[in-house]
Amino acid sequence: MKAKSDALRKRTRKNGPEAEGGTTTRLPHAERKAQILEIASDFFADYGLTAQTRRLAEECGISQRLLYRFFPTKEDLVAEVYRKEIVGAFKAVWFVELQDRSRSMEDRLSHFYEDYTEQTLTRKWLRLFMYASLSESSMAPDYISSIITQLLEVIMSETAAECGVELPDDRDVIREMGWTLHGAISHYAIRRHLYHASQAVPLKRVVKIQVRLFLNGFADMVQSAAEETG
Amino acid sequence: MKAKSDALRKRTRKNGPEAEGGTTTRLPHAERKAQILEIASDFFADYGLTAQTRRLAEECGISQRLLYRFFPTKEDLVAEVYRKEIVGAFKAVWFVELQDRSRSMEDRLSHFYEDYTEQTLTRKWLRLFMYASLSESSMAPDYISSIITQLLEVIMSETAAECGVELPDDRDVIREMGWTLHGAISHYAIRRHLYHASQAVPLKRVVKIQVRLFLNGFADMVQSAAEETG
DNA sequence: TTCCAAAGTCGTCAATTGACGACAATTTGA
DNA sequence: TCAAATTGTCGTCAATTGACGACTTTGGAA
Repeated sequence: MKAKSDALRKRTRKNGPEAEGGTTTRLPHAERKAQILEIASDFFADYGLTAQTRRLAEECGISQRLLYRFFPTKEDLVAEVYRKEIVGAFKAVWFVELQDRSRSMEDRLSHFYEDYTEQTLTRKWLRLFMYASLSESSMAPDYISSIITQLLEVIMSETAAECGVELPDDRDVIREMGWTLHGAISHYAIRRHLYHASQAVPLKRVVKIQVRLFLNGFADMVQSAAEETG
Repeated sequence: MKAKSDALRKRTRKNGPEAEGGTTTRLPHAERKAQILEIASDFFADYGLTAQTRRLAEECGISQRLLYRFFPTKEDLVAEVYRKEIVGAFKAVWFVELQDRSRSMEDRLSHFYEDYTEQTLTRKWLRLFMYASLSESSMAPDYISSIITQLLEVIMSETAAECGVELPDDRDVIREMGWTLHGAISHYAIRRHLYHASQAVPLKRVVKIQVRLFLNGFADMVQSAAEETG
């Protein structure tokens, strides 16, 4: 039953598959896995979650077969990329800073959204998130949405406190009001990184415009919403 | 009628490709092509621009080969779907209505964004547009962006007229201010149809919140922008 | 009825693509 | 020094997938 053990005794006659750049150095398990995940996140962000394992392996400078020593299936690999790059992109410190009442709300919001846009709403993050959203398998949308929900509620209650207004009871409406600012900023990042538009006005100025508009209309918006409910 | 019974007699020899529903009736060229485009737009919106021609053909109730009687390549088919569904989704009447100064700006904006969200920012439109944006081939983004640019400028100048303020010279900044509203509404549609979130508050109310916030903060936003420039 | 152009299908090819068994090369430790 | 463990590659399989040549079916005009 050992048919071809002798027949296929071949050496690597030609040069390795990676002529340029990457010398295939041997790496311990954990390191190689980390390297694959690192490269894979850029790779899938660029070419979509359906991009081929062969090209990814090539980009890593390793054989395609080796990928399967670390991840049982391609789907597992994609899921790990998603967990690391998407879910892991939220900083807990933002929640703390947004509730630091020694600073003005305009200051807190401006700084937060500048940071958030630069660090989380990157091209890579947005593309991965969008590819994942479009694929039926909703990787882990609940976790994301619960983070954003919390964020919106913190922003709304902090702003209400500074403005001296009381929020209505309906939490869906509260969140929707928070989305006026958060959605506008998110959409700015989307059209910048996904639509390749809106490059003219620098981030700081955009954030300032958005935050100002939000704060100026805040009291009125909350009051309208409260009246509407009754 | 005779024709009908004939049609029923006519069964493909074995199990026809479509057992349920679609009888493979012979259609003239133009009709069949229109039918394919119609089904293809839903199909590609659901499964992405990389979805397979065989499944599309199955959904149309025709053989895969027949697709190539109408479209030289799959790419051409996708491009036609894009042109029909994405570019063709903007109504010229919106521009007229937005400039009807017999109505209040709040009224005009509310009605426009309700219409626009319901008729253009649909699940199908958003998914097709996003798939196209993510693929490197930027189908026709210039056309879209020029429409939106015009729209933003109309909204900004009409609102400025009603509020009795003067817009700054920098058209990039003017557009960015228009994006505060347009982006927030667009993002509402995105999270509703692409992220499957934000279903709780009905469209009318969301539009009202967004439009109110925009109009309340408008004069202040424009003034801040004008000061900033100098 | 006859004939033909249009409408439609079958079967296949070549290139991809996820997955994996078998084997080779290198490191490690006693 | 040598054998086990670890790291890595080769080659291949089966299923997909875009594309298309060759063929069959159909309806209407002469």
